[in-house]
Amino acid sequence: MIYTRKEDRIIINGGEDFSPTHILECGQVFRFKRTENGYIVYSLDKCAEIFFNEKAENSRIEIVTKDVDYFINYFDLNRDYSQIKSHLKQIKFDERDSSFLSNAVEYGHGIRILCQDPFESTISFIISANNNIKRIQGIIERISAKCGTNMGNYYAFPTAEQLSTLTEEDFTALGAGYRAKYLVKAVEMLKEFDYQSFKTLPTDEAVSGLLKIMGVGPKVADCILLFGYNRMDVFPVDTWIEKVYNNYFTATPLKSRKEIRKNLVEIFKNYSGYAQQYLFYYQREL
DNA sequence: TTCCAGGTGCATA
DNA sequence: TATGCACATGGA
Repeated sequence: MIYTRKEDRIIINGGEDFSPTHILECGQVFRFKRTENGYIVYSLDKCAEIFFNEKAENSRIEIVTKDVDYFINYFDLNRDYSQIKSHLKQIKFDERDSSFLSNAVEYGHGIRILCQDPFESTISFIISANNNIKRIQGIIERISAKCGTNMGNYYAFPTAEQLSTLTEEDFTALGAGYRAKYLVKAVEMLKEFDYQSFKTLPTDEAVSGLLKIMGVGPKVADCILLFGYNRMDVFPVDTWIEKVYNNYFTATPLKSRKEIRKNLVEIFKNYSGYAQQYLFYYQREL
C-alpha cells in the first residue's frame, strides 16, 4: 500500500487495495457513517474522516484524523493486500462453482481487515448474534450515546466501567433484546479481563478463554480474534458463510458449523480470516 | 403472517 | 460431545 503520512492526515494513492466502501460496508465494523464526501469511522474514542470520490476508481483518498498513527494501524496500511489476494485466488476452494472464490476476491478487491479494539469488538459481536447489521449498528450507536464519553460531534465507545453503569433494563430499552442480560454479565467479567494475554496465546486457547464470556460462542469468539486481534487463522461461520459453503463449496451440504469451520481453516490456514471476509461480503451482495 | 438476521445458553441424552 | 429449542426485535 502506498500512502503518505502527514501531520493530520493519511493520503492514499491508488484505490485497488483500499476501498473505503468495501472496507466499511463489508460487515466487519459497525460504527461509521456516510457523509457527502465519504465516510466518518469511529474506533474507541477516536474518529477519522475519509474523503474520496466513489465514482473515480483509483482516485486520491484522504483520511483526516487527529490520530494518524492509530489509523495507519487500524486500516492495516503496512500490509500487502495484493499478495494476499493473489494467494487466495490460487487456492482451490470450490467444488461446485470453481470461480466463486476468485470472483469474491475481485468483487471485494478494496477490503482490508481492520485492526479494531478487542473490547469494542467483544461487545459489538455479542450484540451481533442472530441479528442484522442495520440493527446492530443502531444498538451500538444508542449504547454509545447513552454512556460513552461525549467527544463533541460524537460519542466514544463506552469503557467497561461506563457500560457497567447500565442495567439489563437499560440495554433492553436500547434495543438489545434478549442479549441484554448477556451484556450485563459480559461487562462485569470484562472489567477484570486481561486483554494483553490473548495477543500471545495459541488460537485454540484464546478461543476457549473467550468462550467463558457470557454471550460469546464459537462464531463470536472467532470474530473477536479476527477483528479485535487481527488473527487470520480463524474462520467465523455465520448464516452467510454457511450458505457459501453449502451452495458453492461442497456437494454434501448440511454439515455442522463446527465441521464447516474446521474444513475451511484446513484449506485457508493463515489466510482464513481474509478469505472469510471476501466470501462473506460477496455472498451478502449477491 | 412468517421468515430472517454475522448465534448462544441451557437442558437433555 | 452432540442435538434441539427458546430467545427480542424490526424489516422484508
